[in-house]
Amino acid sequence: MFHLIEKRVLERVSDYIRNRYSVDIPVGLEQPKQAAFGELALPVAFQLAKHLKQPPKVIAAQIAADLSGIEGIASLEVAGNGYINLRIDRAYYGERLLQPEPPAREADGRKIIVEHTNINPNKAAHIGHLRNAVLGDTFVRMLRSAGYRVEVQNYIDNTGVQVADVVAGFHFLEKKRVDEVRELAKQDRFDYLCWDLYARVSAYYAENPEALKWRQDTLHAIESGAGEIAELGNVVADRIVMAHLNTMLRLGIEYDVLPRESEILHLKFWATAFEQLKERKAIYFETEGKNKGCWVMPGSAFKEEGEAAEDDSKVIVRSNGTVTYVGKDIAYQLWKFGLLGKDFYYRRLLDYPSGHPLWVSTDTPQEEKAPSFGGGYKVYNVIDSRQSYLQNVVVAGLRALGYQEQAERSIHFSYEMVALSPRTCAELGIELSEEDKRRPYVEVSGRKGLGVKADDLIDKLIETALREVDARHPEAPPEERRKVATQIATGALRYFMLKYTRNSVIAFDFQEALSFEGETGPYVQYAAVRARNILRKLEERGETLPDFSKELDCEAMGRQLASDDFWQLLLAASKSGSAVERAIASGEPSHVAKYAFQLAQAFNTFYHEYPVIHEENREKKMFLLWMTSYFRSQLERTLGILGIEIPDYM
RNA sequence: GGGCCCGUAGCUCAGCCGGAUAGAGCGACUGGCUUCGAACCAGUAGGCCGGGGGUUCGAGUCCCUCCGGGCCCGCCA
Repeated sequence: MFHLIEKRVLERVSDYIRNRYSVDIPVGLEQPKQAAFGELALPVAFQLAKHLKQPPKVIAAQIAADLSGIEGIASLEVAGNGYINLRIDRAYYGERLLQPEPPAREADGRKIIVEHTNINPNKAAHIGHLRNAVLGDTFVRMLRSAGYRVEVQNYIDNTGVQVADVVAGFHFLEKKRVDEVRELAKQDRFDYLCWDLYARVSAYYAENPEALKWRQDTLHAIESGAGEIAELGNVVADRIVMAHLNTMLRLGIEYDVLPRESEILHLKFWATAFEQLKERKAIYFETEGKNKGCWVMPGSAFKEEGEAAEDDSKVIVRSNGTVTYVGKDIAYQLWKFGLLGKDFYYRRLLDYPSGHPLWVSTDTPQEEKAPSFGGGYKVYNVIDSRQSYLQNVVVAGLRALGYQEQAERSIHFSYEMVALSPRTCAELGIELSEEDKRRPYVEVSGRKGLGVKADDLIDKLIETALREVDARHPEAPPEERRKVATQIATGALRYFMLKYTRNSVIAFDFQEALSFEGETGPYVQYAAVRARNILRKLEERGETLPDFSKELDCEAMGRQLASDDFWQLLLAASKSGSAVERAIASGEPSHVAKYAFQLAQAFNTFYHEYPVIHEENREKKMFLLWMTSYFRSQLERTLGILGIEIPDYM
């Protein structure tokens, strides 16, 4: 509701400034720090002072005098050196909130593609992958709640070195046959087994560099798609993909489609992109220097103005004729925008328990008709900030091909890594060098097998939560307690991954992550549970939830909201639209998390201060009940966007 | 050598396009359970917003510079 008023005020003021002063400046609208100053503040007089060469105070007085009669605004006054403070008409506002809010926006048919997770299918997922998936999934939920059409892609690199190394481990190091591996893959934590194997293979390479030949042989075999080793590659990658899907589903994360590298190869996406790149002279054939014999993209294409040395150019096709990763990425990005002129075939991989189907790419036509994938208007790639250089090259590729607008709408949704706190390293039994001990955090490494596995963390969180639930609700059935503990655990985890802004490095610490108090997911869940408890208690007492639009009218709202206390609480509760809008604009899911926490704080003070059910005065009781149900719906909505469930009790 | 990010309370972090007295959680210290159950609430202490210049009516926020920390920059994949 709040953002509707904001919008209305902004429009009116902008129009007024344009007409009255013939200047077109961006009008700022703030929320005063002190409640006594009202709900909205315009510093526009300061901005105008320059243009008009008049004191801000004089201008402000004039604007305030002219700008009366904005719907929902009770008063305007000049304050300080030239602020214009606005007060919202409380009765109007409260009465409006009794009506259901209109949908955020009309879907316009344009599709937004969000790609996230993208874990190499060769080992168990770790906490860094969780940050990626939770950020991506929450951003998707934000967009969908705002009315956008979103397609969620999870790209699977099932033919890369990482898979090859594990396959080489099975084949060369452990001398295992496909059938044996297939048997192993039936066990629950096959992804853990591969985690260890991957680390062993990497260590083996380090000591026996000549063994790196295995990697090359394995890669070639996988690429050709035929033979025992290729088959092994499929077994490993397919099984691990399922493991990752399961891990993510524990956190409520689902995808629409899994485009796979194997199909990008088999359907020759690159060949098509290569033709385009050559034709439009986005890349050129280097005839001298260190890159002799390669097709390269000039550094000037992706470097800022400054002189791009020849050194900066990026090899796209090697002198042996094979394509680099970036090259394939360009082809893939073209497909996402529907610019490649080619598409995958699709097979329905599974149906989630929610009923939502998940599709996977395939290289042969299928009978079942699939939805149309790709061809997005805007593309968000959720990839950690270490890859920003490569992401820049990909975007430069689009630009060099003449796809200026698509380049603009290719967004590297970057975030910083999740590292480990020294304390957590110690808990995990990781030996640190003297140098590392002095660092604030230590980077995880899949190659070294150094890190915290996602499923381990989730399990540990559930166990911790279960102890609390057991202590509080010993009478509840065990499976029910486990369900509640799971909801609390995943709520805690998702919130933990979201509370930091994207470009802050998370130094993961068990003690912190396992905390359920203070600024955490369970704190917010608890507020929602409390709101529900009040309403449930009411019904247990034989009373029914009233029809508030009949019980409360504009006058009643005015009377109740005359209390600053109530008014501030309601105001805080009604800002969810504003918070989500801001979070989408800045691409920052942490803003929603922050808001959820503030909302819960507001409700908890309300809860503590005002006994609802025992209130004697009828109108006040109606009002308190309405506040409770309004808080509840706002908490539910916000937690829904964060992908956090609300337990039945806590 | 080049690029990106970070530096705000003891610790972990917020701070929307530059705006009024810099906020939260944890930790520390005081208090509060008479079931709408305390995974909560109320309060106290704690800040040269890394240093220095500049732009501005106004800078934690923008520009320059220095210091400290992190990440990235192969025809590997």
